[in-house]
Amino acid sequence: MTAEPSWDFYRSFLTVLRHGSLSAAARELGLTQPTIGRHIDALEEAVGAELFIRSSNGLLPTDMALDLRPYAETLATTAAALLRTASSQRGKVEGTVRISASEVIGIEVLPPIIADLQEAYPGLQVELSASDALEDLMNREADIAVRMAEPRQDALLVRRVGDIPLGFHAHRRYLERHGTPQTMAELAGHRLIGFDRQTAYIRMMLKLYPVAEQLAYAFRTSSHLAHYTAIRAGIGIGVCQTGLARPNPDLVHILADEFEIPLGTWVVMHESLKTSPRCRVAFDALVNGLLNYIRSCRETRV
Amino acid sequence: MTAEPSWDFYRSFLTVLRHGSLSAAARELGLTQPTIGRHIDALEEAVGAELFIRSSNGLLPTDMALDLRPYAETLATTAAALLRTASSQRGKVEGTVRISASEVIGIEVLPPIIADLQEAYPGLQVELSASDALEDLMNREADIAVRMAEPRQDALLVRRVGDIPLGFHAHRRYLERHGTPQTMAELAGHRLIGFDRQTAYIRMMLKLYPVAEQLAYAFRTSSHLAHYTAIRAGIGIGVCQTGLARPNPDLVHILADEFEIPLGTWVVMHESLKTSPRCRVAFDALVNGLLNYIRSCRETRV
DNA sequence: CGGCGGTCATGTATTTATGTATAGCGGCGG
DNA sequence: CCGCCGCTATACATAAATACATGACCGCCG
Repeated sequence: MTAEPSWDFYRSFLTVLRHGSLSAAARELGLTQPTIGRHIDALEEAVGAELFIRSSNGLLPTDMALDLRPYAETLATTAAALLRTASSQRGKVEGTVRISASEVIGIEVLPPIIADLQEAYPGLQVELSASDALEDLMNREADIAVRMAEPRQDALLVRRVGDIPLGFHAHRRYLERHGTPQTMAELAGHRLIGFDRQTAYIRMMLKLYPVAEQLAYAFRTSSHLAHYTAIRAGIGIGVCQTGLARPNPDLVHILADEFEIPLGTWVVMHESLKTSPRCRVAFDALVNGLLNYIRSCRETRV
Repeated sequence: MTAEPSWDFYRSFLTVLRHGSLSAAARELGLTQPTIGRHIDALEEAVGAELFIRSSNGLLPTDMALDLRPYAETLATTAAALLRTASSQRGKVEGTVRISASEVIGIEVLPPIIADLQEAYPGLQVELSASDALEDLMNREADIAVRMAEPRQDALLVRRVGDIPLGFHAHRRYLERHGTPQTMAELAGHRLIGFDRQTAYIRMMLKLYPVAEQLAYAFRTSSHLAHYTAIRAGIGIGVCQTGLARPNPDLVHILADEFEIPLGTWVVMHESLKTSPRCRVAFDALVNGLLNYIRSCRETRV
């Protein structure tokens, strides 16, 4: 290791990892294939190890390359965060804001809210990371996050928007065939949709309704989104946000009076971003949009 | 933001922040002051804001620059961590590699090669399966195999190392008693060592030298290893690898000019293992070791 | 089996970035 | 006040990185 390698090599390295070939990486970065190839050569020289096995249909990363990948990813997210920070301070509401939310929220709830936001501010770019793996606000992997648990960090600007109510739902078709349970006890005879693993709200459900533990589940999935899809497909009775089911005339809320889980919801932003117009605007839009959404959950169906 | 700025600009930026002047940063990075100045210019252009107030005795960071500093620090520590990880991983070849070879190769040829390999990589465990029943690489009964026939499987990484020459040999003691045959025809009167069953190289021998079929064999065994041992014991004249006999002063190569069978040799590894350092290292060692071995077969005896 | 689309490797020309040399500015101390 | 030493900015020559063009290889498909 004579001199530190150019940091650009790390970018090329990561892009090759992501795309699997020098050519694809070159297209991504607006460079050419020989250039990327030389970057990889130089980096291999610098670290003194082989990073890729070259073949005629792409590059295969070595174990070493896979070990280094997380660092390269961190470099990329940090560089992106730096740029976002820089551009966020320019008074106007434009540029990119990165929002992190759970899968269900990100896919089913946020899109209309974001649509309104972008209607109001056409120059605003939104990046939505819909994943149940939560991103780190402190390192600015995201600018704003919608969280289902109360954040404990101090340097965060936190706004609680209320409780999203969860309830048992099933497709009308399923109920026509199997009947509609009128009491919790009657659930026992039904095809139930359950979860693969314990998440926070599962634990809350078991605490509130210990009986759930003894139920037999006909279908299990680890994805909340797949769970919701299973309900819509008529597989059986499952738990989902009442606000999601309400607009869909085929979905029926079951045991509404006997069973409800409140899902506490927070919108969170890094303290230092509150002076950034674009982040403030997005933060406010998320808060108001989620407040409306929660309100709609409570309304009786039209 | 037209194109993403070079990540090297971040490094220059951070170094200027740390040292307070372009010149000092240039010294630190092994660059020159105009270069660092251009990097800062370019970065300011890219983020669209002034990062430093230039004065004749140094650069004064703006608030923006101070806001960006934490990200730049993260970049630096991450880049350093990446390099450290790389250097700590380098040369970390350890674990077990399972090698499959024929009995003769496994017992007579490979041990010195494996000894060198383990000398170079003390953490490497080698399992040697020396058997003429060939193990299935596809099912990973072995990681690497030395084969005497060209493999046809697709997902294998194959390297042909050349032909191992076979020839007639006998112990000096035997020849002193029975004389040394000078022509193929003279073999007829000798005690010959033969094989119990037809193997691939027997068929090749019969094809190249049909006369062998009519010879009378005084001793037969189904094991190539026992065959070789029989030669060394002075039972008679048999076929073995010239490279095995050469270092042994008691063994004499007979009819060297009239008779030779080339035994094609391949080193084979499952495709998916080529990114594993220990398998790569072992593979390369086998290839080189066998190339040397084959070269030694051709040399005239000292 | 031959064309096609994809890949990587290599050699050459050109653009780009860098180094060198120099000029100008400001502070500091004799 | 002047000389010295640090800094930045600029102009020009040089070195380095890049793009371009080409060739070879592999898998795919009609």
